[in-house]
Amino acid sequence: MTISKKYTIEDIAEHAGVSIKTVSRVFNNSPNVRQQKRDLVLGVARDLGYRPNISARQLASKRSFVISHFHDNPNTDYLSEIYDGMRRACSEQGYYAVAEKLEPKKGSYRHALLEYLLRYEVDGVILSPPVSDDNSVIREIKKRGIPYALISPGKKKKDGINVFINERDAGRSITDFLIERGHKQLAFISGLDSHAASLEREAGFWEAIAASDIPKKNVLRLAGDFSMQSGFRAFEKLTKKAPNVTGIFAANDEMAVGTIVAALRAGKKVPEELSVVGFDDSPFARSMWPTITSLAQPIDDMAHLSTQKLIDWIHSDRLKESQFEFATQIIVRDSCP
Amino acid sequence: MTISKKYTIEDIAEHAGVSIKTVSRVFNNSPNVRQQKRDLVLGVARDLGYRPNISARQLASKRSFVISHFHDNPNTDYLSEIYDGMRRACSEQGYYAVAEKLEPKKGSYRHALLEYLLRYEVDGVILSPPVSDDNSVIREIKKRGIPYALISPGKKKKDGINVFINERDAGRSITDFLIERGHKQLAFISGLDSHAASLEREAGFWEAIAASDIPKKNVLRLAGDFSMQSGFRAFEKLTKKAPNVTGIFAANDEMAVGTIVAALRAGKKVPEELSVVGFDDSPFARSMWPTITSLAQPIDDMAHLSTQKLIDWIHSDRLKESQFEFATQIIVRDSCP
DNA sequence: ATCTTGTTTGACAACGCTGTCATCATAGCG
DNA sequence: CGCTATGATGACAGCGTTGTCAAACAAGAT
Repeated sequence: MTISKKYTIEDIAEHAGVSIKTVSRVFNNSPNVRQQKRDLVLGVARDLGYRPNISARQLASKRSFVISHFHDNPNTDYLSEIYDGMRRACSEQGYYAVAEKLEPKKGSYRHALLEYLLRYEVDGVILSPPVSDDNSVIREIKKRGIPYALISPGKKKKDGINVFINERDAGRSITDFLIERGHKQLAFISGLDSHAASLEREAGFWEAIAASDIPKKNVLRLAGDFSMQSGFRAFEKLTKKAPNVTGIFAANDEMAVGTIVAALRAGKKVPEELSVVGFDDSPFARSMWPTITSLAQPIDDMAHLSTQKLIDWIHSDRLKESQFEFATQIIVRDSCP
Repeated sequence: MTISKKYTIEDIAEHAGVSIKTVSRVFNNSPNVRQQKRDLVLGVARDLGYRPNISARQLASKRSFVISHFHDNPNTDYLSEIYDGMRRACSEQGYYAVAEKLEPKKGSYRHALLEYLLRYEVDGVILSPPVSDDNSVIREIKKRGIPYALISPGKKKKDGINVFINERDAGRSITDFLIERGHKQLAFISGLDSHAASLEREAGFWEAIAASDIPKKNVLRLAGDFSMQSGFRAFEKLTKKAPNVTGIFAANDEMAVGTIVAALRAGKKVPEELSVVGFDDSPFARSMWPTITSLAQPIDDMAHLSTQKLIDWIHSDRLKESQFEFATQIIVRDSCP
């Protein structure tokens, strides 16, 4: 591959025998260009390997071609899946994907957001929990008319893009999975209660219990905080309060790992004596030993779709559909086969 | 906070009573501006909250103000530390930090790099292992005259920035740490041999052994690949081939986790019956249970410094210092107290 | 005082693109 | 067949900055 000369819109226009404005129209998918000319321009551009200069576009159009993901999540695997999904969609459309961790101030992300918006221009934003549940943030974004998408929001918004799974159904289905395997003594390890999704997962858990013939007294709820540590501790509490539990549903994979490690350490065999299921199907679930049965949500696809829809919204200047539900899947592995 | 009007260079010039060119000079740290005017302009700019428009700068100067980190590493914790370090340095200087995963093609990253450079402009690049060891990549970068920094390179380059720890010394010192705790039967779990740093860590391990009174026959080398799984397997092999080993040095924390989990599962007490030390001091080391003694390298600072030096290189158009060695630290935790 | 030399400053044309608005084609209609 | 409405196209002026080059200034040297 050789270092190719950088062509400008003018070169393309000249080669195609049209004005630069027409070339511009083609590259912006503007209407009112004859199909024949569109093809011609596209052909010339492809031959020459032309790429519009982003800075010039930004400067002239006052758009930034940047989509920012605002988050406050220590789980780098989760973040990088979102980033990958965004980038796939962005590079298809000539946009930039950016990720920014917001530091809360008195429990609100508003300040951090304003700080950011002061420095950088964005054409669209994606929010993931817990930022997606901060109304003051959403209000600021709406005030500025910036298109936005919420990933797994606690409360869905009508005037923004929402991508989500049905957390409750998911929680119910993986609990059913445990129940079907004959477990009669169950426990749920919760995540942070400020995380709306965690509450929904738990609601699903209790729905499944209620629909079964398992008496509520055989079921325990342990408070966790999504960390591996809290999984360890949950198991310790369990051995004291309910040593007969044989099936555990942890609200995420990290806590499942913690629980299993603690169990192994205590000499319990997994899954023979204790079955554990997780949630998220993160790399932990695959690389732990035993590998962990987990409920997978297609984070990557969710991020990809939100980005696509966001760009669509930016271009057409109106929100078409707002609710996008994704299917989940139970990935069966060693910890609960 | 109110939405402040966006000021341009012209506004600043007018308020300060100078030409826009002088303002430009001030913001680019160009020479030949009287200190008094410099202060005046800076003062006005601060008062008005002026920020240069990046797109315009890019367009006019043909610089991109982007520094890209090219990698091929699944360890998202490592990546995000690098990213944080870069971002700290970049935002201090008005640059953008970007991370890009390169997919190898026939073992080389050259193609992926060229693909990227065709689409995007970069002012400087940072390479981390294993990309930092791909000579064809470095050659392309040099050919284009792009300033570059290598993080933990296998072979240090004279005409680029190198930031690193002394992997061999580090390997030796953490092995010494094991030996000092009285272990007489040791094992080393290697990473991928293609990862130069891993080989150095091992060399340090053997140096420490040689300097001690431990006979070589009491020492075992197990092949791993940096994954948790390979840590599990290494422990299994160990129980067969050398059940008397009491001290293990894993070339990274993930393998240390795997080893410990496998040990716990087999009923071995950690650290009472088996001590394990890791390398990198990743979040794994902190969140595992028992927590893991590990050798910490200041990745964040290393990324920060390389970015600073890179920007310095870009601005002054010449490389001043090229070698930057960082100190390491043994973080003592439960797995080998 | 005058001439050099180097330092400081500014006027103005790019940079590559999009927005605006005017003009030119084309088709449909009476 | 001319008229109107609408679609297709282009000319040109910005967008906010930096590069270039010329002009003004300051400080020594004579």
